[in-house]
Amino acid sequence: MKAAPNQSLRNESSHIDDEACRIFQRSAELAGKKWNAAILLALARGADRFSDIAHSVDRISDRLLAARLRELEQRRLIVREVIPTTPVQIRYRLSTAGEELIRILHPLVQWAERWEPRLKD
Amino acid sequence: MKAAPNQSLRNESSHIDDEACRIFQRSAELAGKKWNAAILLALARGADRFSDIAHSVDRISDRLLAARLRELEQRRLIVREVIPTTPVQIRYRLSTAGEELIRILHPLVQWAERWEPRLKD
DNA sequence: CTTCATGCTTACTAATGGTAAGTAACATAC
DNA sequence: GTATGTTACTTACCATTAGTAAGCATGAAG
Repeated sequence: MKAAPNQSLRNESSHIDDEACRIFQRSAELAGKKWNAAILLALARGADRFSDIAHSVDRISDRLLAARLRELEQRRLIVREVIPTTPVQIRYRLSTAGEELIRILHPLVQWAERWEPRLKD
Repeated sequence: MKAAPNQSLRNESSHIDDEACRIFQRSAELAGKKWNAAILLALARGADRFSDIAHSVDRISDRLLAARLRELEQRRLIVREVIPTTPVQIRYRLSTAGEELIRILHPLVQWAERWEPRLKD
Protein backbone atom coordinates (compact mmCIF):
# COMPACT_ATOMS: atom_id res chain seq x y z
CA MET A 1 0.00 0.00 0.00
CA LYS A 2 1.06 3.55 -0.66
CA ALA A 3 1.95 6.46 1.52
CA ALA A 4 -1.08 8.65 1.81
CA PRO A 5 -2.47 12.01 2.84
CA ASN A 6 -5.42 10.83 4.93
CA GLN A 7 -4.58 11.44 8.56
CA SER A 8 -7.15 9.38 10.37
CA LEU A 9 -4.90 6.49 11.17
CA ARG A 10 -1.51 8.12 10.99
CA ASN A 11 -2.28 10.50 13.80
CA GLU A 12 -3.05 7.69 16.14
CA SER A 13 -0.31 5.24 15.38
CA SER A 14 3.37 5.80 15.16
CA HIS A 15 3.98 4.07 11.87
CA ILE A 16 2.15 1.91 9.37
CA ASP A 17 4.21 0.11 6.82
CA ASP A 18 3.37 -2.49 4.24
CA GLU A 19 4.04 -5.31 6.66
CA ALA A 20 1.53 -3.83 9.09
CA CYS A 21 -1.01 -3.59 6.29
CA ARG A 22 -0.63 -7.23 5.42
CA ILE A 23 -0.77 -8.33 9.02
CA PHE A 24 -3.85 -6.17 9.54
CA GLN A 25 -5.60 -7.71 6.56
CA ARG A 26 -4.66 -11.21 7.67
CA SER A 27 -5.98 -10.71 11.19
CA ALA A 28 -9.14 -8.98 10.14
CA GLU A 29 -9.91 -11.74 7.67
CA LEU A 30 -9.30 -14.41 10.28
CA ALA A 31 -11.54 -12.73 12.82
CA GLY A 32 -14.17 -11.89 10.25
CA LYS A 33 -14.21 -15.09 8.22
CA LYS A 34 -17.69 -16.46 8.17
CA TRP A 35 -18.69 -18.01 11.54
CA ASN A 36 -15.38 -17.31 13.30
CA ALA A 37 -16.52 -14.27 15.24
CA ALA A 38 -19.65 -16.08 16.40
CA ILE A 39 -17.67 -19.16 17.44
CA LEU A 40 -15.17 -17.12 19.42
CA LEU A 41 -17.98 -15.21 21.07
CA ALA A 42 -19.77 -18.44 21.97
CA LEU A 43 -16.59 -19.68 23.63
CA ALA A 44 -16.13 -16.35 25.42
CA ARG A 45 -19.63 -16.70 26.77
CA GLY A 46 -19.00 -20.16 28.16
CA ALA A 47 -19.85 -22.74 25.55
CA ASP A 48 -17.10 -25.29 25.60
CA ARG A 49 -18.29 -28.47 23.90
CA PHE A 50 -18.90 -29.09 20.23
CA SER A 51 -22.62 -29.43 20.65
CA ASP A 52 -22.81 -26.35 22.91
CA ILE A 53 -21.10 -24.23 20.31
CA ALA A 54 -23.25 -25.70 17.58
CA HIS A 55 -26.35 -24.63 19.51
CA SER A 56 -24.97 -21.21 20.38
CA VAL A 57 -24.01 -20.32 16.85
CA ASP A 58 -27.23 -20.02 14.93
CA ARG A 59 -27.49 -21.94 11.65
CA ILE A 60 -23.94 -23.23 11.51
CA SER A 61 -23.60 -26.81 10.25
CA ASP A 62 -21.56 -29.51 11.93
CA ARG A 63 -19.29 -29.68 8.93
CA LEU A 64 -18.35 -26.02 8.99
CA LEU A 65 -18.10 -25.90 12.76
CA ALA A 66 -15.63 -28.77 12.72
CA ALA A 67 -13.63 -27.09 9.96
CA ARG A 68 -13.56 -23.73 11.74
CA LEU A 69 -12.58 -25.23 15.07
CA ARG A 70 -9.66 -26.99 13.41
CA GLU A 71 -8.58 -23.77 11.75
CA LEU A 72 -8.90 -21.70 14.91
CA GLU A 73 -6.92 -24.31 16.80
CA GLN A 74 -4.15 -24.24 14.20
CA ARG A 75 -4.05 -20.47 14.44
CA ARG A 76 -3.86 -20.85 18.23
CA LEU A 77 -6.95 -18.84 19.05
CA ILE A 78 -8.53 -21.81 20.77
CA VAL A 79 -7.32 -24.86 22.65
CA ARG A 80 -8.77 -28.34 22.23
CA GLU A 81 -8.78 -30.81 25.07
CA VAL A 82 -9.90 -34.44 24.89
CA ILE A 83 -11.67 -35.91 27.92
CA PRO A 84 -11.86 -39.73 27.70
CA THR A 85 -15.36 -40.27 29.02
CA THR A 86 -17.85 -42.37 27.09
CA PRO A 87 -18.87 -41.03 24.75
CA VAL A 88 -15.68 -39.01 24.49
CA GLN A 89 -15.95 -35.34 25.31
CA ILE A 90 -13.95 -32.60 23.71
CA ARG A 91 -13.62 -29.23 25.42
CA TYR A 92 -12.72 -26.11 23.57
CA ARG A 93 -11.63 -22.87 25.18
CA LEU A 94 -10.16 -19.57 24.11
CA SER A 95 -6.41 -19.19 24.29
CA THR A 96 -5.03 -15.95 25.70
CA ALA A 97 -4.71 -14.69 22.13
CA GLY A 98 -8.32 -15.60 21.48
CA GLU A 99 -9.53 -13.81 24.60
CA GLU A 100 -7.63 -10.70 23.65
CA LEU A 101 -9.03 -10.82 20.15
CA ILE A 102 -12.58 -10.90 21.43
CA ARG A 103 -11.83 -7.98 23.71
CA ILE A 104 -10.37 -6.03 20.82
CA LEU A 105 -13.37 -6.69 18.64
CA HIS A 106 -15.88 -5.80 21.29
CA PRO A 107 -16.29 -2.13 20.28
CA LEU A 108 -17.87 -3.44 17.07
CA VAL A 109 -21.08 -3.91 19.02
CA GLN A 110 -21.42 -0.20 19.74
CA TRP A 111 -20.25 0.69 16.25
CA ALA A 112 -22.90 -1.53 14.74
CA GLU A 113 -25.63 -0.23 17.00
CA ARG A 114 -24.77 3.24 15.84
CA TRP A 115 -24.24 2.66 12.12
CA GLU A 116 -25.77 -0.57 10.95
CA PRO A 117 -29.34 -0.69 9.78
CA ARG A 118 -31.45 -2.40 12.41
CA LEU A 119 -31.88 -6.14 12.11
CA LYS A 120 -34.96 -6.42 14.23
CA ASP A 121 -38.23 -5.10 12.84
CA MET B 1 -26.43 -17.75 22.37
CA LYS B 2 -26.59 -18.88 25.94
CA ALA B 3 -25.88 -17.22 29.24
CA ALA B 4 -22.46 -18.25 30.39
CA PRO B 5 -19.94 -18.34 33.20
CA ASN B 6 -16.91 -16.92 31.40
CA GLN B 7 -16.33 -13.42 32.69
CA SER B 8 -13.95 -11.97 30.14
CA LEU B 9 -16.50 -9.97 28.23
CA ARG B 10 -19.20 -9.58 30.83
CA ASN B 11 -16.98 -7.66 33.18
CA GLU B 12 -16.25 -5.07 30.57
CA SER B 13 -19.61 -4.53 28.99
CA SER B 14 -22.88 -3.82 30.63
CA HIS B 15 -24.97 -6.40 28.84
CA ILE B 16 -24.74 -8.82 25.96
CA ASP B 17 -27.94 -10.22 24.62
CA ASP B 18 -28.72 -12.32 21.59
CA GLU B 19 -29.32 -9.27 19.45
CA ALA B 20 -25.87 -7.98 20.30
CA CYS B 21 -24.39 -11.34 19.38
CA ARG B 22 -25.98 -11.26 15.97
CA ILE B 23 -25.00 -7.69 15.35
CA PHE B 24 -21.46 -8.50 16.47
CA GLN B 25 -21.24 -11.42 14.08
CA ARG B 26 -22.65 -9.37 11.24
CA SER B 27 -20.21 -6.51 11.73
CA ALA B 28 -17.19 -8.71 12.20
CA GLU B 29 -18.01 -10.63 9.05
CA LEU B 30 -18.48 -7.44 7.08
CA ALA B 31 -15.20 -5.98 8.26
CA GLY B 32 -13.35 -9.25 7.89
CA LYS B 33 -14.83 -10.52 4.66
CA LYS B 34 -12.04 -11.24 2.25
CA TRP B 35 -10.46 -8.00 0.90
CA ASN B 36 -12.74 -5.60 2.79
CA ALA B 37 -10.28 -4.73 5.53
CA ALA B 38 -7.54 -4.10 3.01
CA ILE B 39 -9.80 -1.95 0.85
CA LEU B 40 -10.93 0.15 3.79
CA LEU B 41 -7.34 0.54 4.93
CA ALA B 42 -6.25 1.60 1.45
CA LEU B 43 -8.96 4.27 1.47
CA ALA B 44 -7.95 5.37 4.97
CA ARG B 45 -4.41 5.77 3.71
CA GLY B 46 -5.43 7.99 0.85
CA ALA B 47 -6.16 5.85 -2.19
CA ASP B 48 -9.33 7.19 -3.73
CA ARG B 49 -9.59 5.94 -7.31
CA PHE B 50 -10.37 2.46 -8.55
CA SER B 51 -6.92 1.93 -9.96
CA ASP B 52 -5.23 3.36 -6.84
CA ILE B 53 -7.08 0.94 -4.65
CA ALA B 54 -6.36 -1.91 -7.03
CA HIS B 55 -2.64 -1.15 -6.74
CA SER B 56 -2.76 -0.68 -2.98
CA VAL B 57 -4.52 -3.94 -2.28
CA ASP B 58 -2.13 -6.68 -3.21
CA ARG B 59 -3.41 -9.40 -5.53
CA ILE B 60 -7.04 -8.33 -5.66
CA SER B 61 -8.66 -8.68 -9.08
CA ASP B 62 -10.67 -5.97 -10.79
CA ARG B 63 -13.75 -8.11 -10.61
CA LEU B 64 -13.65 -8.60 -6.88
CA LEU B 65 -12.64 -5.02 -6.21
CA ALA B 66 -15.66 -3.80 -8.15
CA ALA B 67 -17.94 -6.21 -6.30
CA ARG B 68 -16.56 -5.24 -2.89
CA LEU B 69 -16.77 -1.52 -3.57
CA ARG B 70 -20.41 -1.94 -4.53
CA GLU B 71 -21.09 -3.90 -1.37
CA LEU B 72 -19.25 -1.44 0.87
CA GLU B 73 -21.13 1.42 -0.75
CA GLN B 74 -24.46 -0.29 -0.13
CA ARG B 75 -23.50 -0.84 3.49
CA ARG B 76 -22.57 2.85 3.66
CA LEU B 77 -18.97 2.36 4.68
CA ILE B 78 -17.74 4.18 1.62
CA VAL B 79 -19.05 6.93 -0.64
CA ARG B 80 -18.77 6.88 -4.42
CA GLU B 81 -18.50 10.10 -6.37
CA VAL B 82 -18.48 10.43 -10.16
CA ILE B 83 -16.29 13.15 -11.68
CA PRO B 84 -17.14 13.74 -15.36
CA THR B 85 -13.66 14.13 -16.78
CA THR B 86 -12.55 12.06 -19.77
CA PRO B 87 -11.98 9.32 -19.11
CA VAL B 88 -14.50 9.54 -16.31
CA GLN B 89 -13.06 9.41 -12.81
CA ILE B 90 -14.70 7.81 -9.86
CA ARG B 91 -13.60 8.77 -6.37
CA TYR B 92 -14.18 6.60 -3.38
CA ARG B 93 -13.82 7.72 0.19
CA LEU B 94 -14.64 6.40 3.63
CA SER B 95 -17.89 7.52 5.17
CA THR B 96 -17.87 8.50 8.82
CA ALA B 97 -18.96 4.99 9.68
CA GLY B 98 -16.10 3.60 7.61
CA GLU B 99 -13.55 5.82 9.31
CA GLU B 100 -14.79 4.79 12.71
CA LEU B 101 -14.65 1.15 11.73
CA ILE B 102 -11.02 1.42 10.69
CA ARG B 103 -10.20 3.15 13.95
CA ILE B 104 -11.93 0.41 15.90
CA LEU B 105 -10.05 -2.30 14.06
CA HIS B 106 -6.70 -0.66 14.44
CA PRO B 107 -5.69 -2.52 17.63
CA LEU B 108 -5.61 -5.66 15.49
CA VAL B 109 -2.20 -4.56 14.25
CA GLN B 110 -0.67 -4.78 17.71
CA TRP B 111 -2.60 -7.94 18.49
CA ALA B 112 -1.25 -9.59 15.37
CA GLU B 113 2.28 -8.46 16.01
CA ARG B 114 2.06 -10.04 19.40
CA TRP B 115 0.28 -13.29 18.57
CA GLU B 116 0.44 -14.11 14.90
CA PRO B 117 3.30 -16.14 13.52
CA ARG B 118 5.55 -13.86 11.49
CA LEU B 119 4.75 -13.53 7.82
CA LYS B 120 8.10 -12.27 6.61
CA ASP B 121 11.13 -14.55 5.89
C1' DC C 1 -6.68 4.71 -37.90
C1' DT C 2 -4.48 2.87 -34.03
C1' DT C 3 -3.30 3.00 -29.37
C1' DC C 4 -4.11 4.37 -24.56
C1' DA C 5 -6.52 5.16 -20.03
C1' DT C 6 -10.28 4.40 -16.81
C1' DG C 7 -13.57 1.73 -14.52
C1' DC C 8 -15.72 -1.61 -14.98
C1' DT C 9 -18.21 -6.61 -17.20
C1' DT C 10 -18.28 -11.18 -19.00
C1' DA C 11 -16.82 -15.94 -19.39
C1' DC C 12 -14.78 -19.72 -17.40
C1' DT C 13 -12.60 -22.69 -13.80
C1' DA C 14 -11.28 -23.64 -8.97
C1' DA C 15 -12.35 -23.40 -4.25
C1' DT C 16 -15.48 -22.86 -0.56
C1' DG C 17 -20.08 -23.16 1.58
C1' DG C 18 -24.69 -25.39 2.70
C1' DT C 19 -27.56 -29.57 3.43
C1' DA C 20 -28.24 -34.12 4.61
C1' DA C 21 -26.89 -38.39 5.87
C1' DG C 22 -23.49 -41.63 7.86
C1' DT C 23 -19.87 -43.36 11.33
C1' DA C 24 -17.08 -45.19 15.67
C1' DA C 25 -17.28 -46.22 20.29
C1' DC C 26 -19.41 -47.23 23.61
C1' DA C 27 -24.09 -47.01 27.26
C1' DT C 28 -28.57 -47.95 28.41
C1' DA C 29 -33.27 -49.93 27.63
C1' DC C 30 -36.00 -53.52 26.54
C1' DG D 1 -28.75 -59.54 22.36
C1' DT D 2 -30.96 -56.37 19.48
C1' DA D 3 -32.38 -51.65 19.27
C1' DT D 4 -31.66 -47.08 20.26
C1' DG D 5 -29.09 -42.96 21.89
C1' DT D 6 -25.03 -39.86 22.56
C1' DT D 7 -20.88 -37.22 21.06
C1' DA D 8 -17.98 -35.37 17.80
C1' DC D 9 -17.16 -35.64 13.77
C1' DT D 10 -16.90 -37.28 8.16
C1' DT D 11 -18.51 -38.02 3.61
C1' DA D 12 -21.17 -37.09 -0.46
C1' DC D 13 -23.36 -33.95 -3.18
C1' DC D 14 -24.76 -29.64 -5.25
C1' DA D 15 -24.88 -24.36 -5.03
C1' DT D 16 -22.51 -20.23 -4.35
C1' DT D 17 -18.42 -17.49 -4.34
C1' DA D 18 -13.54 -16.56 -5.53
C1' DG D 19 -9.73 -16.31 -8.91
C1' DT D 20 -7.97 -15.54 -13.68
C1' DA D 21 -8.11 -13.60 -18.06
C1' DA D 22 -10.05 -11.18 -21.50
C1' DG D 23 -13.29 -7.69 -23.35
C1' DC D 24 -15.82 -3.13 -23.61
C1' DA D 25 -17.44 1.93 -23.84
C1' DT D 26 -15.83 6.48 -23.96
C1' DG D 27 -13.39 9.73 -25.59
C1' DA D 28 -8.00 11.70 -26.12
C1' DA D 29 -3.71 11.68 -28.20
C1' DG D 30 -0.55 10.59 -31.83
